[in-house]
Parts: sequence; structure tokens; C-alpha cells
Amino acid sequence: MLDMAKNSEIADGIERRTTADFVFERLHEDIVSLKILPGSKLSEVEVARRFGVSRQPVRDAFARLGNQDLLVIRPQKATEVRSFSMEQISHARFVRLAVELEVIRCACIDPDETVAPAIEINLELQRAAIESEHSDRFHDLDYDFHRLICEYGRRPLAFETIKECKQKIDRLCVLSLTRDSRATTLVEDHCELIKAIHDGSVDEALIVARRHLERLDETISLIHKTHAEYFE
Amino acid sequence: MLDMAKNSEIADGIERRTTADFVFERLHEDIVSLKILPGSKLSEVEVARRFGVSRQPVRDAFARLGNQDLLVIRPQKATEVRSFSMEQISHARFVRLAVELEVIRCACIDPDETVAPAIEINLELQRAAIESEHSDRFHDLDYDFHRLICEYGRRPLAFETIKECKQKIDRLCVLSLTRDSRATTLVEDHCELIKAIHDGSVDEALIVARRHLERLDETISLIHKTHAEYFE
DNA sequence: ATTTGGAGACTAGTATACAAGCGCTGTCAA
DNA sequence: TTGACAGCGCTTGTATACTAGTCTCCAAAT
Repeated sequence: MLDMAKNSEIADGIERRTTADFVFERLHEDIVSLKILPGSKLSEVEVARRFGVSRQPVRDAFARLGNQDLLVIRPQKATEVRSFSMEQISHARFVRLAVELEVIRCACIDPDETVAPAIEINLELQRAAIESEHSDRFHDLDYDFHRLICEYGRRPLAFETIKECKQKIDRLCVLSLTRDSRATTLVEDHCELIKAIHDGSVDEALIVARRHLERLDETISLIHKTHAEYFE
Repeated sequence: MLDMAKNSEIADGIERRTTADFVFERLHEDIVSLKILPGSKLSEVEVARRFGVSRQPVRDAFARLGNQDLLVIRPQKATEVRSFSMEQISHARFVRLAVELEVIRCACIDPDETVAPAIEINLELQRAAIESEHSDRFHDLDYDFHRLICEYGRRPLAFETIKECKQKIDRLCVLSLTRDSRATTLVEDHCELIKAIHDGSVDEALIVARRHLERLDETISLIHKTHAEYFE
């Protein structure tokens, strides 16, 4: 309870970390990992008591989470964890697809070849990860892969946008257990994509990318059916 | 000073409006319209005094503006209005382009024809607006046009994303005075775009859209040269 | 002349107290 | 039995006091 005060002091190596930061990160993690389920009510005072802080930093943290669409805050009403909306999920996926496609187009036209080696290494590691069946490891590598693609297309900031979309969808996909079974297919997609970009065949690359991201859709609609209670 | 308290009470027709909302909106407007210039320092107490409220709602408003990248807030340091960054502007334009292209692709493949009449009317009004040289009116219609395109492609939420990007760029473009001279060209773009979509020629539509959004680039780089002091 | 140290006036972060709206629940009357 | 209404406990919103960093400027020492 009180030990967090110490944490917030010791961890300020580069930037000053506030209590609000701490509360925010903890809550964020709990919400994204579904330790706190959609629809749950969160009281400022209750959370404040739990963390041993005053309401103020909790309030700040709530506001930030609200801005990320994770909480719905209404004056004088209990703020609650936002439940999933098929529209929003679909929109996040749409934006991600749009941005990713455009990044790939950039990569085809004017690639930053200094990034190419890193991609090759990443692909190798992906293959290794699925052989040794480290699905967490693969997940990290997949994340890196899409980041590298953005750098390859000289659009590093695009990954920030992609990341935001990804987070919204990932929160949902925590509910899915079929993740790793698809890993092999996903790696194949990645390889095909890189090959197409190397060959400079824009259209082919875009088709592969589209197919790659569409694989999520079945997972999403499956979850929609099996976990309807978390949808609004 | 105190009259705003009344304002916040009378305006809550649909949803409860808080003092923080009020402060946020006022500041937002002032920042976006460049009444408050990039680099300006904003003090919580000073703003609170100016609006005749306590620091708390101002703090909330600051946090929100910070989340929109309009303010840079650092612990124990004066928060200031974020100056423009060419990277961010360019990124916003990139995301907007990506999303808009994908929306148009949707509109070509599976358009919501119930929206078509509204678009026709909008185009007519655009022509009327530039003839009577109402540039503000044209700006509103342009806004509506891009909203309608999203509905036409059955992606209404996409406009929210486009709007966010637009806002970031528009804040910069307030500095430009050459807006209206281009109106005629822009309307022509709009018409061409709609025609291409109607004809179902996806590639043509995408080319037109690309060209349309690229027109912003010269304006942006012009401002970058003439107003370097507002860039970081 | 340059540097350094410290006072004071800033900054934002936090804690606490109070105000005010919403919703439930229990009671009382029809 | 059922409906309405009052009151209470919950929620968040706001105000204020206090803490603690940061900056600036000026004076004193080198």
C-alpha cells in the first residue's frame, strides 16, 4: 500500500515519475489484460484506498484511461471499464489496415535499405520461435516486425498509430486461446510480404498484407460469439 | 469571471457540462485558432484566475489538451503550447491519406447509395459557395464532403480519425492566407473523385484522392519556411 | 570578469474537505 | 399490492492548503 511511494521515487532515472503515472500504468495493465473485466465499476476513492494514495492522482489516471477509450467517465456516475463494441473494434482494424497498407506502399517505392538486415534477422528469429513453440516470444517478434516495416517505409511514426489500433484489438484477443496455432501461417505471410516488397511488386505486397490482417477477423467474430457478455 | 458559472449551468441540455469542459473548450479554441501561440507558457493558477475557477478544473482541461498533443506538460515545469513539428504534421497527413484512400476503396466496392443524393447536393453547394466567394462556407462544405465520403464507404467512424488528423494540420494552416484561391481546384477534385467512384474505377479514384491531399503539401512547406519560429 | 551559491518566486503534484448530482431503498399512502 | 416520494449513501466535481521541484536573478566570493 505505502510501498508504492518508494517505487515512484526510485524509478525516476530519466524522467520524473508521478504517483498518477504509477496508478495509470497499473490500471492500464489490469484493464488490458482483462484482470478487470469490461463493465466493472471503478470508484475513485476505492482505487485510491487500494493504492494508498489520495483521489487526485487516481483522478488523473482515470482521465488518461478515459482518453484511451478504456474507461467511460460520466459526471456523478460511477466510471466503468468500457465494454467492447464491434464498431470500435472494426474501426481500429480498419485504420490499422489503411495505415499498414500505405506504409507498405512507401516501403515498395522508397525503402530504407539500412533496415533490411534487421528484418531478415527478425524473420529468422520468428521461425526459431515457432519451432521452439515460444508463443510469447513470437508475439514480441511479430510486434517488432510490424515496427520494422514502418521503419523500412521511412514512416516510423506510423507505428505509433498502428500500435494504438493494435492495443484496442489485443485487449479483445486476450480472450482467444487459438493464437499460437496460427503462428506458422503468420510467419509465412511475413516472408511473402517481404519478398514481394523486395521484388518491388506493390500490388502483390498489398494483397498479402490485406490477407494477413484479415486473419484477425475470424478470431474477432469468434470471440464476439463466445463472449457476447463483454460487448455492448 | 464569474459569469461562466452560469454558462456551465444553462448549457447542459443533453449532457451534464462541467467547469472543466468549459475551460477545455475555450483553451482548445484559443490554441487551435492560434490566439495563443506555440511556445506560450500557460500557468494553471493564471488560467484559473482568468476564468474565475479553481485550479482543479483547469488541471483537468490541461490534461486533456496534453492528450491531444496541444500542450506539453512536464512535472514542476511550466506547461507550454506545443510548437509544430514537421514530423508530426507529416505523420498526420500520412494517416489521413491512408485512411481516406481506404475509405474510397470501400466506397468503390460497396457504396451506400442512400448517401449519394446528399453528396450531389453538397457538390452543388460547393460550387455555389465559391461563386459567391464565401470561403468559410466552403470550408464547412469541404468538411461535410469528406464526412459524406466516409458514410458513402460505410465507414462513418473513419471520419473521426480523419477529423483528428485534419485538426492537427488545420491548426497550422490558420497561418496560411492562400486558402480560398485554391477552392476552385479543390471542388474540381471533389467532382472528379465522385465521378471516378461512380464509374467504379478504383485506381482512378485513388489517384485523384492522392493528388487532392497532396495539394496541402505546398501550403505546409510554405508555412514551414515563412513561420519557422513556430516549429520546434 | 566569471563563477557560484542561495533566496525567493515561480512551477506542478498531492492531500483533504466540501458541494452537488444520481440511484437505490424503505416507507407511507392510495 | 402497488405506486410515489423522501432520504440516505453512493458517486464525481470543485476549492483550497500544502509539498516539493525548478528557474531566475542577484550578490558575494574567487
